[in-house]
Amino acid sequence: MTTLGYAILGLLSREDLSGYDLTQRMAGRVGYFWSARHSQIYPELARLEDGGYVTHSVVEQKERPDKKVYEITAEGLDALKGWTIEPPKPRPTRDELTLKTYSVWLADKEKAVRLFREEELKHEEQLAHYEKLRGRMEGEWREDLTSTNSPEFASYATLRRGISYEREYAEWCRWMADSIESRRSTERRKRQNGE
Amino acid sequence: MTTLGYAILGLLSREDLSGYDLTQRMAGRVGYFWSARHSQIYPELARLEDGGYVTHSVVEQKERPDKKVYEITAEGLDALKGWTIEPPKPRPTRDELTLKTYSVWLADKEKAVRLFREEELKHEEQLAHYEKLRGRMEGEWREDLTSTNSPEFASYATLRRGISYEREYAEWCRWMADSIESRRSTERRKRQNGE
DNA sequence: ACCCGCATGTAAGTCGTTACATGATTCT
DNA sequence: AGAATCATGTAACGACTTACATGCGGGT
Repeated sequence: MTTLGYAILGLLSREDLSGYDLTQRMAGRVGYFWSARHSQIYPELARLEDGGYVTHSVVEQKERPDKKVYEITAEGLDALKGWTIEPPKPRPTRDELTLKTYSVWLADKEKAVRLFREEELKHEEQLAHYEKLRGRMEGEWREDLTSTNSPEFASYATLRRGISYEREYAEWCRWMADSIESRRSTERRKRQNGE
Repeated sequence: MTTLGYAILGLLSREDLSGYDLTQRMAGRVGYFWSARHSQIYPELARLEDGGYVTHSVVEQKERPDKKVYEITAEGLDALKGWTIEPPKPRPTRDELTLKTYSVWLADKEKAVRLFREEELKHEEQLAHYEKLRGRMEGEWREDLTSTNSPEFASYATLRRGISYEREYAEWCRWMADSIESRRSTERRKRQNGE
């Protein structure tokens, strides 16, 4: 089974969904840390059904095309439960901005500052969005968040990860931009002193 | 040009290296946020040479097999400089542990706590390793770190990212483990009270 | 008439991993 | 004699992205 398979099972364990619905959820970043396109989802659903992890039934709609609504099976739920508490196989972290940073000593400093300020802004915006969601969750789900057995707690926990990730990233971007800016003036002074 | 190509150029801009040397650097996590195997590196070097970004010369060694040592060209350096300050194309963040968290409400709580404690430890260890490196860098490179034009500053900057990333991750893992543990006792109490 | 949203698929191509393959030298 | 390191490649496969393909119904 692939990780994508478990991502789909994770969604289906909460509600029955069509391939189209799943695609919407996966675009909106399931748990904020996985995503997939419909071209990956439809074949994976077929494989999951083949393996007995899900079943589907056709739902006829008036004024909308028919759809296949998928449901998780008992075997699917078992597999998901088991996978959840197994250590993740370590995947190499790939982050292009940090890779760029490795060569930032060669770059035009003004443009580099602009780059890091822009990236900082993106992460701040994502952070603000997450914080808004967090406020809503803490308000609406106060009861559910007292138990770790609720899907609400699980959603909240992944959101917390999103929040701290974005905050950390934004802070580092700010540190980068500030560092380059302040050291730029140091170098200007040096050149003026003929050093 | 691929991102891997720029990763290689980033290394070659600092020193001339063979495919084998590059493989070692890429295994040890270039700038801590990119990696590749030799099977990807050798063909990519051929493409880079084809595009005029690098050249190679054969170095004969006594008591070691011959090797091809690669050198970045002026065009290669230009391309690298330009790429460095361009905004990275957004790649979806994929993190398996956070995906697992999305389904943690289904899992055995004791095993879940163990999982997050183990992952916390891994990130703490990585963090400790990075902190040691940081200490060494700040000691040995004091001069170089005052200028953003030095490769030492660039290495230091990526290390800073590694440090804050690992710290953030470890903290979140701890929060997760603590949350599940404390709420577990809440639920035990609830069951005992017949709620 | 044309575009948008709903709905489901397939095909081609890229990026990356694992495995296959070879050969020299040095250490045990 | 066998394992470990240096050194360079290719092949097969899996995961993911982009593009191709089709069809209905509603709104402008």
